[in-house]
Amino acid sequence: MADALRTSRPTAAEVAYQRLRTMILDNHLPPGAQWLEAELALELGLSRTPVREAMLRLQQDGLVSVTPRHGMRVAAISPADMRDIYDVLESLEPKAAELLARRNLPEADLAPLLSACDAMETAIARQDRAAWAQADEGFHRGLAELCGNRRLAAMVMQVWDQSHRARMFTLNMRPLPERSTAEHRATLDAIRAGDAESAREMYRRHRQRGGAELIALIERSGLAWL
Amino acid sequence: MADALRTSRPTAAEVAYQRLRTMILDNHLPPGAQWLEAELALELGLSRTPVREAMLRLQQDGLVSVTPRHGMRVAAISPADMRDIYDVLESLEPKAAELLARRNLPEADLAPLLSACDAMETAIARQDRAAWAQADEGFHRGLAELCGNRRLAAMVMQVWDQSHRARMFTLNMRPLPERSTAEHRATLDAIRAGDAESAREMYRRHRQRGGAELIALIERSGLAWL
DNA sequence: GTGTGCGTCAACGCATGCATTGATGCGTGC
DNA sequence: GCACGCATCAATGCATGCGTTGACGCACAC
Repeated sequence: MADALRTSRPTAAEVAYQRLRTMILDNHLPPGAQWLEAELALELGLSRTPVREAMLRLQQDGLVSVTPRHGMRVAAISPADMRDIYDVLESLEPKAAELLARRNLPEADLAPLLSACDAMETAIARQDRAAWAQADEGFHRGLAELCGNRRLAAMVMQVWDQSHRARMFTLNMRPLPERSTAEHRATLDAIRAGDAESAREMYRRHRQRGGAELIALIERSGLAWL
Repeated sequence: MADALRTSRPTAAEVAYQRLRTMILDNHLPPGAQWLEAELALELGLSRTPVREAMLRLQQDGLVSVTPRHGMRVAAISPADMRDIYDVLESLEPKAAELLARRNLPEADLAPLLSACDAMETAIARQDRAAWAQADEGFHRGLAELCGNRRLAAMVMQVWDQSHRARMFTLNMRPLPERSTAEHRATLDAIRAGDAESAREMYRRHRQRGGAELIALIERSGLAWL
């Protein structure tokens, strides 16, 4: 099934969606940038139809806003947006940790989280913020995907994507996230021990602290939009 | 702005989306039903293009699944889905109550919640389950919309819609939700008092109990799919 | 100089045509 | 009798044409 989907050639609309999404997340289309259907179609070598479909999907993802006659505009993230996003994550991710701990999965299935934790620790030792951020993303993605609740996972990944640019932007403004790394490890240990309550609470505090720090940082830096 | 949007004639795609969505929620398109693009286009008196757009939106909403060459199939909800949905609601809605309590909105802005509570109590007195369900929906919608976090609100409404049919279906199988009504009122009082902690915890317990009851009911009734 | 009204045209929403694809059923070979 | 393969065709994904709409600029009146 998954294989069938993977082997069948992706549609033009899917290609347009993935390419535009990647360009937005990587900040190749900066926030505020506006693109008309016809421009993007020309750029991507497609007709307007699949591009239009991709634009609508990106709008549902909250990455762009589409206004008739003005095309799609890459959404900027304000400090208020970040607060909203972190309130959502603070609600959903601890639940994911709790659910995952309850599942008592075999150790092997937790490999993505284990290697993400290892990678974070290595990155800290090397003071490599970019690698740390990548491992951090791996941990959160793994947690969402492994928790067994697809709806919850999709929601987490949606707001995670929305805040991707902001996280990348503030990456080098923060002290080395040593404490965050330790909190991830502790959460993982609680999950491995099957201690749902403790996993949830540990993760909730992690999220709360991390979110507050990031928002304070953004506000202090005077960045109104990212 | 909102007026401008409301007065401008809705697009054909929007009409198709709203009509299909309503038909699905009202169970006029039962779960499992399959429709091809061309069939729906004929039915709705539109061309395939706007119908296709509506189908894709409904898929993102989790109300249907679209398979090439098989059209869209109205999604059925399993007990496992209900569990997932209630785990999401149990995470998000208490946060909404907390956020709303923190906002300290003027009493007038809470009118939707007040009237929903009143309507629930009236419905209980009259043993009118349909009216109760409508008031319940009004309360949850009001809570989501008033909490000030649009992302959270959209997520709550999305899973709420997904579980709409299941709730309607079990409505007459449950005892009169007197306790639930009282819990709504108590949560509202905590919100009015600006007591965020208490609003969150009260609502969390309400969700937890209500969800567990509903799922137990569905499982006991042997309904595998709704 | 400023505000208003109108014309123009670009962008879009929708309809439709066409090529592609994969599901279905039949025939053939084992 | 069963399985495999091929032909057929329905459904779709995409391209494109067309009519509509509203944004923008210009002219004119005040």
